[in-house]
Amino acid sequence: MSDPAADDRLGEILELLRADGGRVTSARRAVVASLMASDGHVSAESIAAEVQGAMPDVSVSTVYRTLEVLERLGQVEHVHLGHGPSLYHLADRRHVHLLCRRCDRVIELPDTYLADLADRLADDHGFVLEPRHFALLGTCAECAARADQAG
Amino acid sequence: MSDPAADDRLGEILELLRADGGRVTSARRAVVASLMASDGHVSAESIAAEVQGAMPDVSVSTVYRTLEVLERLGQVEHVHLGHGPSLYHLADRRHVHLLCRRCDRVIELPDTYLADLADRLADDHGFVLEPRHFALLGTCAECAARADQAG
DNA sequence: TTAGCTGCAAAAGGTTTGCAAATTA
DNA sequence: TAATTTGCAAACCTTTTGCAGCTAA
Repeated sequence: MSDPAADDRLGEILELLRADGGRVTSARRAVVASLMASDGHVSAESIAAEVQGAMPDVSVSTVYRTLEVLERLGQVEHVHLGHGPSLYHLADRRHVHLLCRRCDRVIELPDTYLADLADRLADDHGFVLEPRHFALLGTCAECAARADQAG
Repeated sequence: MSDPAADDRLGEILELLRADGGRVTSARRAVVASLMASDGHVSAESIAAEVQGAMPDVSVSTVYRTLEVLERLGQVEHVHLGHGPSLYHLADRRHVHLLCRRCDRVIELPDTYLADLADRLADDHGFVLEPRHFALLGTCAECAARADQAG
């Protein structure tokens, strides 16, 4: 359960927090640990739930505030799904998100997947795309097949 | 103010509503008229505000319910911006949306713009993209230039 | 000591829902 | 008449905020 590399990474992030004039608290440590333990995309609500497993009175607002700071420090990013809550992940987990509207499954693609599109938008419109800040909505292969069968 | 082509289109949509077993009410007529008069992407809130100009006690919930029916009938689509409310538009106004996170401007592109991406997703992952259901987030040319100048 | 964080409760959007009254066909 | 729609108010869900007390440095 104690992974030295993960501990380093955690310490690194907490150090950035200190360097920014912030405090390292047990709630913040727990939020970062939860992000590191997660599969890479979790809602603020679910982070709160996990943290509260060990520290029952950490409130959701603390989680949101912690995520906000970490995002400002470039350590966390969030993705907007169409409906439903935003998903948060560590900034070193860079990927594009596909969201299936039928089964709510999230599929991750390498963040280079939208490079061509980003180039085209820059050339055509001077628009600087943030390819990880929104999910691509549609229907996943399984659900599409199921829908096909159903007629 | 009275455009025969627009009147036809309005009538067409209302007829679909009837054909589906629904009723045509003044509130519904006004919602459709508002959508037709709009620039192509409006929030439920702003539709309600416009409708209420002439009919003060049409409620927002009626607007949402009307949009829902029209969406089911394939006459309306909505786009999720990252933050902020969803935007609704008539289904014949097909376009991809770019949203500038700095100035909230919405830029419309032909809905073919994501055709390559859609093909690639289908080939690589069997994923059926809905290219108009989400906005591409980033920074528009003007805001990017301004940010550049600022340092 | 003191800036910064926290929990709590309340508020702020955006959207949905329950229900009795009104309206359409 | 019978089924559908409406307005209203209340609830919902996610996120933000105000504030007095607590805590890290």
